[in-house]
Amino acid sequence: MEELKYHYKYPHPSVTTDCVIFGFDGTRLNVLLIERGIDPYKGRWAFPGGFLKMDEDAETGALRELYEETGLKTAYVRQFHTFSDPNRDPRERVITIAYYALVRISEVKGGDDAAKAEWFPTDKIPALAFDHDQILRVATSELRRQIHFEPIGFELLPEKFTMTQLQHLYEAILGVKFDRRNFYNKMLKLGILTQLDETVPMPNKKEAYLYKFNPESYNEMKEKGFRLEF
Amino acid sequence: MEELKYHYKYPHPSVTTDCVIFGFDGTRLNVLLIERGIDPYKGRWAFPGGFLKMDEDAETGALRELYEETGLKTAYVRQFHTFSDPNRDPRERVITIAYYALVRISEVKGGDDAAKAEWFPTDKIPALAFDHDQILRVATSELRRQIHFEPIGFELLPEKFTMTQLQHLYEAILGVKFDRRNFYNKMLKLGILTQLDETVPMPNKKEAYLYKFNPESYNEMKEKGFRLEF
DNA sequence: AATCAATTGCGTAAAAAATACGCATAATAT
DNA sequence: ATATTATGCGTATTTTTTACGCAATTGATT
Repeated sequence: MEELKYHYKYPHPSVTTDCVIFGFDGTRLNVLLIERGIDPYKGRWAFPGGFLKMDEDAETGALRELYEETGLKTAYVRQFHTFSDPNRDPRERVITIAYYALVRISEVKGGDDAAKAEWFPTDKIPALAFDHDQILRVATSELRRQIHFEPIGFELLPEKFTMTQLQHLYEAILGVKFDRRNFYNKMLKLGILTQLDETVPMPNKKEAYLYKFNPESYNEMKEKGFRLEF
Repeated sequence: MEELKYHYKYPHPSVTTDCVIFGFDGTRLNVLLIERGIDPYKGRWAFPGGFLKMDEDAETGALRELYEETGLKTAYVRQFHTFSDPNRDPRERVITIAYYALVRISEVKGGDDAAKAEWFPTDKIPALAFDHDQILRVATSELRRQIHFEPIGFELLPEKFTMTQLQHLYEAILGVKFDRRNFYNKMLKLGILTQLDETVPMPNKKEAYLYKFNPESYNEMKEKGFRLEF
């Protein structure tokens, strides 16, 4: 019999973190999933996650999971909900503190973890383990909500991007279509973009200017109260 | 020595819920605080909260705490953050899933709990126990955020209210001042208010019409995507 | 009783923002 | 050559937001 050396007067739940990692491939929003190698839900896909260590807070735990799966040491991560259904894990009571992370797919080298990881477009998600389908729904909804308060889209794009890429990202996150010219005017008037002298040749089409996000002017604007409407 | 009958291979944290209960007194936003009768932080004020039972989810636990302190069996409650600093409780590791509740002060009879409870305006908060000052800051910030997506203000007002009361509530939550006539026009154009034939005499002033919130038209609007801008 | 102060009810004009859409250019496919 | 598709840059129209005018009611003050 295994050694059970932690004793409590009352029952304690297990606490994990799960991390919904969003990436953008230029057209669609994707999430990184891990194929489970053991039961329960062996063979099903799930978000990276694991038990919270006793000396780390939840965000540190989520960043650790992120690093193990993507090799990224820093990223935008945000706690969005804690899932506590008493029966969400068939083995024992597990409460999970869920985060979403926004990463640039191009920077993801793959982690040192042996587990099989794969990007899936948000509209082609396979069957997920545990209550992870619910977790994904809430994550997507909170991401859409958050984009009204912070220009989080830029976390998902490479440093230099075209206006069309930016528009496709906003359309993918919000699930709507914008008029190309109005989107262009609106973004430029916000004053948080810098147009570069560089252009990139578009396949078969006219070449497009590159832009970069300007954190300085964004921080200035945040001082005096800032809202992003789309 | 007390009996420690729950055994685990790895250490488990304790999990609690805390409930920031907001009420509106007609002028200012208030929160309900409990004076702690025992150490640690004996004599300091804290939010109602307690250990999560093994067979209840976090929202059920938060509603239980709410009932014990206010006597209310139903209310608007919303999970907003989980606080997990390893040292937030000096006794042992305690992770708390925090909710805020919106209640009508007039309906609060006081709970069956013997603890001393008291309403405090959000700008006159005494020294709080644990990390509850941080919890309050995050709760207030999330309440402000949420008001852009749901007309949660009505949860805090009596069924019938004047336009000025509604304006004062929005001003208290958002920390800004509105032009009375623009606020009036904007709220009416939203189409979620019904003006009643009743008026109330204002002390020393012209009498004011009463309004009520119209959940039916609100639900209709929610279907086709709805944003409240203030 | 007349006046003042404060608040309500109901409007409109000006400014700003969102929306619709025109048109030339560049590059490739046919 | 011509059609197709995407970019760059603009403007006219509609809608929304913002600023603010003014009479009515009530109690307090003179």
